[in-house]
Amino acid sequence: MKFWLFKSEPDAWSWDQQVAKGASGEEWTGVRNYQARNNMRAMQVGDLGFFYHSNVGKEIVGIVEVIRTSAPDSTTDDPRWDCVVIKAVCPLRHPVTLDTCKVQPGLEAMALVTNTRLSVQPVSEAEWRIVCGLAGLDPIGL
DNA sequence: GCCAACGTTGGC
DNA sequence: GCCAACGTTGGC
Repeated sequence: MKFWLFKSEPDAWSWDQQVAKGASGEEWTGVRNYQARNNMRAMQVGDLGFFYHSNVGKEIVGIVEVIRTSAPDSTTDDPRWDCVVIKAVCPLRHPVTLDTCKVQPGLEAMALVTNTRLSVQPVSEAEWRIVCGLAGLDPIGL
């Protein structure tokens, strides 16, 4: 079981849209970056992730679960790109903003803070625990 | 809307 | 294989 973070501009794909997809989830299409793709290739069914709203909101708003391992991205014919399928698990009771993460002890090395342009990133177990705490949730998956 | 950071492309 | 040009992301 590993932890991840998925970024999306809410204008393009929001948490509410993700929730509306229900248990069938949604393909995380459109990633055209090797590092982000490699992170998706490393995912297993059952892995959990944060859902982050970039640009608008700049906050972690929900938790998602990987329900299919990486497979060809249906939005391109380019065989280099593939993606997982994720479903919404639950919203955060309190969204956790980027600003909060920046000043929160223990999150200094979080990719969200140090690697702003990476759209799919790993989250350590310690980071997962801290963010869940800030969100007002019992740590899920631990 | 600007721009810094950074990833990718392609000429050489 | 280097690096300049270019494109994109995402914070501000």
